[in-house]
Order: sequence, then C-alpha cells, then structure tokens
Amino acid sequence: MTQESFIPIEKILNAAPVTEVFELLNQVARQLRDIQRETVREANLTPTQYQTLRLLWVQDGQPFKELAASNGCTPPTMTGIVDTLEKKGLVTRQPNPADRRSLLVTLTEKGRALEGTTPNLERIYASCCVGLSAEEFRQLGSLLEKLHQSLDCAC
Amino acid sequence: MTQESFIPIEKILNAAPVTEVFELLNQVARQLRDIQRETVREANLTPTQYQTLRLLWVQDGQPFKELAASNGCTPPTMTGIVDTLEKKGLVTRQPNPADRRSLLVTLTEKGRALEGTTPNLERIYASCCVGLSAEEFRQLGSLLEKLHQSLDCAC
DNA sequence: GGTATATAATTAGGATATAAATAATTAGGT
DNA sequence: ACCTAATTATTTATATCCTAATTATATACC
Repeated sequence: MTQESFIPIEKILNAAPVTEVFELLNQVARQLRDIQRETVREANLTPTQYQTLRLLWVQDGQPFKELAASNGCTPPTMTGIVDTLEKKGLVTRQPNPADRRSLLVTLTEKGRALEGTTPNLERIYASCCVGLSAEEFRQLGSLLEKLHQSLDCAC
Repeated sequence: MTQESFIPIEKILNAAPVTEVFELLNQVARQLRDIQRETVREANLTPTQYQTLRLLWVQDGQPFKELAASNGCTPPTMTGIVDTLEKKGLVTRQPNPADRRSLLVTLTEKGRALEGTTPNLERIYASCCVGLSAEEFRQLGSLLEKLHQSLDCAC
C-alpha cells in the first residue's frame, strides 16, 4: 500500500478543488452575462429582459409559470420582469382561455419587431471562443451536461 | 453544387450551439447557487453574504475595492452587502491607516466565530459531483480556465 | 353537491445587482 | 506649493432575485 492511500480526507478538502472549479464556473458565467449586457445595451435592454424576449420570440403567448421555468427564475421574479417589459410596451398580459387563473405573456408588435433589430448574440459569442477548438467546446458541453444531471440527482 | 451548400448562415446560427452550451453553463451556475443557498440557510446567511465572509476568513481587514473585486461585484454592491453584514453584527468598517479614503472591512468576534459553525461547503459540493470522475472533473476545470482566458482576451 | 386540496399569479419585504453622479482624498505634473 | 486628474466609497434610481404569504381559480375526494 503506497503512502498516497493515507492522505487524509481533510487535506484533500483543504485543497478545495471542487470549490475552485465552481468559483471559476461562476466567474465565466459572469463574463458571459457581461458580454450579453454590452451586446443588448444599445437596444436599451438588460440581459434578463433580452433572455425573456428570446423565449417569447421562439414561442409567443406563454403562461408565467412556464416562462419562469424556461428562464430559470421563480414566478414572482417573472412578474417583475414582465412588469418592466410591459412598461416598455414590448409585451402584454393576455387571459388564458384554457385556465382563468393563468395569464399568457404575449409580444406586442413592438416586441416582435425587436427580434430583427437586436444584434446576433450567437455570432458574438462564437467570436469570443476562439481559444477553444470545436472539439474542446463539444467536450465542455458534454461535461457540463453531466454535471447538470449529477447536481439534479444528488441535491 | 448540391443544395446543402446553400444553407444560409442564419439557419446554421439558429442551431446556436454556442448559445446552448452557454445557457447550460448558466443553468449549472444557478444550480450551484441554489445548493449554496440551502447549505447556509440554517446559518441565516445568503450565498453572497457567505461568499463575502469566506473571503474575510481567509484574509481579514480588506478594503472595499479589493473585496468587491474578489467577490466579482462592483463597489456599490459591496457597500450594500457590508451594510447587511454590519446590521447582523458580523463585520465593521475600520479606517485604513494607509489611505484616508479607504475603509477596511473587518470581522467582528461574532463574524470570525461563524467560520467554525458553518457547514463544509466543499464536502457538500463534492457529494453532488458523483456523476463525474476525477479525471472528467479535472478536464472540466481545464476547459473552463481556457474559456475564461478566451473571454478575457476577445471581449 | 360541498368541502378540502392544489395550482397560477401576485403581493410584501428583504437583499443583490447595475449605472450614474457625488464627496472626500490622493497623486501627478508644472 | 498649486491645480488638475484619478481614485475610494457612497448615494440614488432602477431592475433582478429570493422566500413567504395571499388571492383567485381549478381539481379531487367523499
């Protein structure tokens, strides 16, 4: 039995490799949000507003709950986001014929027209990833997917 | 020339592979923050407050600017965080002898004592990553580091 | 049918976030 | 020394973001 077998768990934890990687992940997420912020600033949108509009451009007329889930926030948060988008005249609340409790978040003409005028985020994102090969990028996606699954199960 | 040659760039971009990976990355970041929230809830702390205390546990008496940078937020945000930590009696603002504009964020006895009683986040994080092998996890860290560098340069 | 439970969106209240402007202080150039 | 420019923390205004509690409606169960 080699000496390495006796490295105490505390010592390994002190190195905190997991925490380090997770802090790096958070840092990268912040960088991406900042890039997004710069990209949509000219359109007078915040990253959150842009993200929500993107979801509606793909499928208009979504109930709050679904929209919140797709956006990764809670329903109360989505209420606030839709409030500000409504103030800007980009969306409206419409009754849901299928359920009178539910409201559908719906694009206005102005909100729909915005799709054609906002810069192409995919293009800008791609230009920021020159440091990674296509294969490395594919690998990153695969590992993140695995981590996502693992976090979903374990916690 | 086959028809495939005429696939317009817009159609390819709609597949949005980069955006997909980046949205996955954001989703994982959110999962990690939620785990952190659950972990420190019992201590009556938010993830942000815990993160800031962690920085002070490593090095006490940091100026606002440094603390904000380490925490990945702006100085105005750090002002708010320290305000709430001060209200909880965990930190105080101390004058910086080296620069009268500067204030040092300093742990109180109560704030320092909290280090021993909060749960070990590293241990909890590690238990959530059972889906990845050590090698895969190392690879993920390496790819994130590369992406971090790339985003820093390109944007 | 009537009551209990569940669900959709909101409200209330607190804590982060950003941008923009400000007060106090320091640093640099002349 | 003096004046301008840069820096530190803050304030203000607006926008996210959470949890917990509320309101209105729908579904289930007996």
